[in-house]
Order: sequence, then structure tokens, then C-alpha cells
Amino acid sequence: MSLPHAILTALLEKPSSGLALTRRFDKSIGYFWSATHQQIYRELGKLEEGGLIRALPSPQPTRGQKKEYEVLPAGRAELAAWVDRAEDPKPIRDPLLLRMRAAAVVGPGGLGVELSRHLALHQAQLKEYEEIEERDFPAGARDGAQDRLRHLVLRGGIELETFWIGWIEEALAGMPEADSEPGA
Amino acid sequence: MSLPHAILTALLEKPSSGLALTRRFDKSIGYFWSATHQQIYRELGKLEEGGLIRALPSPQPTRGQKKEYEVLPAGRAELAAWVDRAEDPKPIRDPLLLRMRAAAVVGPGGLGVELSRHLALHQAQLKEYEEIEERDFPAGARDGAQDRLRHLVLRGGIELETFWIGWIEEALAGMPEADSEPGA
DNA sequence: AATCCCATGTAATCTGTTACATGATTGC
DNA sequence: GCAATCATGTAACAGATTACATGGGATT
Repeated sequence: MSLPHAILTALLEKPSSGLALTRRFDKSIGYFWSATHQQIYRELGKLEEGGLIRALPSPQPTRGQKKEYEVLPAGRAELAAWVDRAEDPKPIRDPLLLRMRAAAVVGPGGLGVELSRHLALHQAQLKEYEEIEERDFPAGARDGAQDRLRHLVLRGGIELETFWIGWIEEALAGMPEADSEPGA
Repeated sequence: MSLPHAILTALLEKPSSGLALTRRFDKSIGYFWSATHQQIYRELGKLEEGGLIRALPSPQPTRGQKKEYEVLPAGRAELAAWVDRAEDPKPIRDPLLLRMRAAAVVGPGGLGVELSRHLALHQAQLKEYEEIEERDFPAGARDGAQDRLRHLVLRGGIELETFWIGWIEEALAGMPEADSEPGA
């Protein structure tokens, strides 16, 4: 139940068309909640139908025509209620951890190569986050409540990437190349 | 595409019935890939149909009768291939980070309460992992390739919980009670 | 008129969740 | 016999992914 709220948040930050939203879900909001344009258009339809957002009046709203959306008061209220709502953290569900566990049973095979590849991807993502941090939250700047919260979210991303980098390095250290298979 | 491989891994570790698998997905494997019994039964059916596992011969395989499964060579091969396969890390998709971002727009409301609740849950989970580590991987024990990999997976869980605890504490520190709402 | 890009969608499929149904076994 | 529990499933739906379809405007 997070996608509609991700969209409401994005639209409150700046009213947008479906495509513009899609672009923003490739960065910014999308760093913490990804979505494709199909999901976004479908959800925009539902949100409009539910009276949480509305399309800004435009000449002719036909197919292929840009349609800008803005959040209605009901939408803002729903988002505020969601922020407060109790919702348990989802248990971890990560394919890489699972693959490591499988490797313990069938042997690591070429997992080392894959780990190195992931390491590079996480390092690149970390670098991207750090550049954003430098640009948007330079050290020593006074910031308001809004900025503090947004910075905190970014810190979360940075620390998660840092965790992965450390964990993968640890994994690679204990994994020569083609290790021998454990017992059948 | 991870659920079938999670099941193959679990069945290689120990042939089991559907219900026994379900129980094990509440701990162990389930710490890194959760699944309900409905998912498991459905997937067991597909895996059997696909010739990756088979039900051990039993008296009368009717409804309500226990059915034990074991992995066939094709299943082991598929799992080994999956361990090697290139599969990009999924982008972060976390409701709590998203809620923090939404809080930057609509104000934190009672998010602090929710954060404290999550903090307690993560602390409990961390404790559970640490007890497992003490029990299964006591310091100074020599361990084989299999144990090293399984320990590494557990370390991943421990470090992830540690991250969340740190991050939530950081968040709570910068969030008195009911902060004032930022701009409309 | 052909091609490309912007923009909005539909359809099919897969994965995951929630609620419910059915049969077998065991203890009372 | 009845209730509780073990065990295996069905059905309906919600959410996410992938592939494809449609149309407008600009460029060449």
C-alpha cells in the first residue's frame, strides 16, 4: 500500500504529469520506492477516481495529451494519516543473501564474479548519493525540519549502500575463486 | 524468481513436507526469504510438475496426507545455475524511508511513536540473530566452507538490523514530539 | 511520408496476500 | 462422538513486471 503514498508525496513536492512522475521515480523518490510508468498511470487513475488528486484543467484531455495532476485536500489528509499509521517492518527478503545460503549447499560456483559485479554497482550508487548529499545538504548549513528529514532519508540510503559494500567485501575475502563443493 | 530457489535450498538442506517447510520459513531460511504456506504449496506443485523435485513414495497421497519432497538432480542443477546467474540488486523499496520522506512534506505527526515501535522490533530481531550466532557459530570454532557461508548470511542479517537501529535512533534524536508542520 | 520522441495507456502474466475449505489423526 | 491440531489445498484478489498499442508533435 505504499505506491499511492509515494505518488502523493511526489505530487505534493511538485504537481506533475504521468511521464514527469515516471522520470522522478528514476531518481529522488525512486531511490526509496521504485515504480514503472505502467504502475504510475494505473495508480493515478485510481487516485483521481478516489478524489485524492485531480487533473489540472487542460484544453483537450485525449490520448497523447499531457495531463498535469495536483493533490486535493483529501489526498494530503490520507498521506498524513499514512505517516502516522502503524505498519510493521517487512522481514528481510533479499535474493543475494538467499543465493549465498544456496551456495552453502550447492557450492559457490562463480558467485565471486557476481559479488564483484554487485560491489561495483553498490559503490556507484553510494557515490551518487554522496554527490547528492554534498550538493543538497552541504556540511555546516542550517536546515529546517523539512531538510532535516529529507537528509535523514538520504543518510539511510548511504548507510544501506555502505552496509552492502562492507558485507560483499567480507564475502569476497572468504571466497577464493572456485571453491570446492561441500558434501552432496 | 527467488521463491522456487529458496524452496530448493531448504529441501536440499533437509527433505520435508509442505507444512514442515512452512515452519522452517518462519525461521532459518525465512529470515531472508519469507513465504506463506499457500505460496509454498503452489510452488511445490510447480516444481514437481517441472521435474525438479519429487514426492517420496507414500501409501496413499490423498488430501490431508503428509507428502515428503526431495530434490532431483535437475533441481540441484537449476539451483547451482541460479547461484551463478547475473541478477542486478533490486533498488531499495522501503516504506519507512518513504514515510519519512512524506513526513518532510506533510509534517511528522505521530511518526515518533511508530519509529520507537520499529526500534523495539529491530532490537528484538537483532537479539534473536545474536543468540543464533552464539549457538551455531561460537567464537573460535573452526568451520568449513558451508559454515562460513551460512555464518556470512547471518552476519548480513545482524548488520542490517544494526543499521536500522542506528538509523531510527538518529531519526528519533532529531524529532522531538509533535513537530510543527512545514509550509502548506 | 518516414522517423523519432513525448505522452498515455491496455493486456497478459507472475508473485504475493488473505480468506476459506477439506480431510486425517489424536486426545478427551 | 467432539474438539483440537496436523496437513494440504482452492479461490479471489492485490501488486508488480513485461510486452505491446495508440496518438501527437517535431524534424528531416
